[in-house]
Amino acid sequence: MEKIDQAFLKSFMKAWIQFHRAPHQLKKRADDCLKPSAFILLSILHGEEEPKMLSVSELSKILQVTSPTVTQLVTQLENNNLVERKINPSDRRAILVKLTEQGIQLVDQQRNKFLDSMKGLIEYLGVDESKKLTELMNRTVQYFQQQRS
Amino acid sequence: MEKIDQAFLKSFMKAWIQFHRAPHQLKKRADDCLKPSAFILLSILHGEEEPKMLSVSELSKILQVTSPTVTQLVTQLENNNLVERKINPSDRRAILVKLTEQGIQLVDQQRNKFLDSMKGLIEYLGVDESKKLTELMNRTVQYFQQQRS
DNA sequence: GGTTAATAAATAGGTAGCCTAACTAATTAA
DNA sequence: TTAATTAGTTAGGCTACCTATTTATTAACC
Repeated sequence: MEKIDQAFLKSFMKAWIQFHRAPHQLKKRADDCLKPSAFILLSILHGEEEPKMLSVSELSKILQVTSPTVTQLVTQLENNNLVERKINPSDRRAILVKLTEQGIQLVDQQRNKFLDSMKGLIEYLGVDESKKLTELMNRTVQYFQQQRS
Repeated sequence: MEKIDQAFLKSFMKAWIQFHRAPHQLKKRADDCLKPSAFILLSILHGEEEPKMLSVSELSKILQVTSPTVTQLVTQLENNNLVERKINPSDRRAILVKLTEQGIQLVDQQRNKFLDSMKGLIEYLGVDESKKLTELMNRTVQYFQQQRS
């Protein structure tokens, strides 16, 4: 096993901490109608190809937060007519969360705004380096997912 | 200017969002005596070589948060005897925040714990890829810093 | 079929991590 | 000397979670 240089460890840690504060800057740039956490939850429901319905439990697993956290967020979004709760016919303990038409439109809008603000960064880094960053971020996420199981 | 592929943009966004939730996992692993934000502030005061004193304004600039945010955090840390407030003799409006001996010891401990938990990730990614990630994280941070000025 | 155990979601109360508005005191500028 | 600016603090509020508990439903067991 390769010995890790202590100085590198420290610089990695510093970069990690600073990088994770980056959403701060991003947040200040966008005229968001959605709180960050709401945007993420709606994006998950939106899916890649077509909207899907997920239970509170499923959402809590994907988001890595507890059910009460999801419940509260869903309640707010339901109040704003962005999602609706459906009873799951095959298990009446569970409820399914579904995007409304309004929710679909809003998350589309917000996605485009987010993507626009990302473009500046990608141009700054260059496309190849951005792809590398994407790959490394995905692998890091995989590492933590693997650690949990 | 190179045209950015829309599908790549989306995968970048997804990786960005997931990666920024990574501290979640990290947090659950460490038996921290310090809140994350406190750890960061103490680390800054600790410096790379020897502890330094910084004003609330300086800390707020480094952390990218408002002064009241720093004030509240410093107050908590002062109550726990981890920092002390000093009047700045060259500008009596300003106060300097200084680590106590106890603060120095605690941040040393917590740093080692944090570094230990980072080692698993670095081994997973490999040292070369970890260095690449560090570089890209630093460049991203630079991009946002540059955008602010 | 009846009872107990497990599970899904919701409710209530709390912490962490910020923000803005307003205020006080000190410093600088006019 | 007065006015403007600056540094820090206080108070109230929002976002984003958490744990403990409760209620209703389902699964397991006898």
